[in-house]
Amino acid sequence: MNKHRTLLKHHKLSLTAVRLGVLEALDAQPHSSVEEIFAVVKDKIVTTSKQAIYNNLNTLVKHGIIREIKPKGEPSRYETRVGDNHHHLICRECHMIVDTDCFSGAPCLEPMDDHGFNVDEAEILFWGICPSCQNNTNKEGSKDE
Amino acid sequence: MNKHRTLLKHHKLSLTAVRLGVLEALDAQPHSSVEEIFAVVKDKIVTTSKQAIYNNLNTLVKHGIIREIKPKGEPSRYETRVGDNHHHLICRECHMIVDTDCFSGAPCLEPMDDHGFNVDEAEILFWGICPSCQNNTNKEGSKDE
DNA sequence: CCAAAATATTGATTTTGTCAAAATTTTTAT
DNA sequence: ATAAAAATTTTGACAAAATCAATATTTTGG
Repeated sequence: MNKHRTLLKHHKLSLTAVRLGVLEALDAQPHSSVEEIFAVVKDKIVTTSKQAIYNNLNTLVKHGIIREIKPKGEPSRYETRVGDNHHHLICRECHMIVDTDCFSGAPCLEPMDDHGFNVDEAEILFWGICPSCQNNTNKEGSKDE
Repeated sequence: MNKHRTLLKHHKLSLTAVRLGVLEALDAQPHSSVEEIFAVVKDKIVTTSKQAIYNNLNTLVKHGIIREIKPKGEPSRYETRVGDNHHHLICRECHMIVDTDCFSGAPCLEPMDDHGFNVDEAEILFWGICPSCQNNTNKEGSKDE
């Protein structure tokens, strides 16, 4: 995975084992949480710490190398797919996240009325039930309180 | 404010002072945080607790009477404007939130590809700098780290 | 008005994440 | 290659936001 080294050099970021591990983990499993990334990285670098994961994720986000997704009431997830204007579907039950492309043609960065704001990002999250959970619910009957 | 009493009756929710206070506070100041709502309600009901505010907000959200907005890295905000498909502009500097209507005609509930999800909500947050903060930044020069 | 149900109060607890300082690693410049 | 400087990592304390749980109080429905 030499592309990560090149990418980091480009941003003048140190090339450390943990940092590369984070990027590899995210490439392998997009929309991972800190816990998930930590588990994967720790497998290779047993001495690593959760704080190092947090540090790196924050640094990478600041540099625009990765993107953070933070659904209501859930820990943050991260992805390496940046730069294109894609959005996310999230399942209310199992919390799975799936990428979805932007509206055809519709300019996502333009709200109807921007009230004078200088808008630089449109964050779009589609909430619903994923196919798998739709099946489970049907089979098991309603589990809602 | 009798509409709140009617609304609560409709949902078979108890008509308590704190609950009515929360709704009034939210009507008066949309996009309020728990702290802000607590401060307003406490003004009228000095014995109230923050937990009561949390309880009520959660209950009201569950019943679809109010909506929760939770921008990354910030405490939740709430609003009584529900049922219409409107979205939000949020200022990266002062965190002010402003309502904005949906794209003209574009069906917000329909992502390009829904991957089989049963989508029931499209949550759209436009990030940027509000007019007031644009002015401040220009006058004071860049304050960024 | 009274019993049952819902809500409020209080205080502990959890979760997610940041802060800070010393130790280590990486980079830069010889 | 090497030493100083800069960046990162490690460790542990800490903080904010929100939930949980138990008891007290209020609200509702008969």
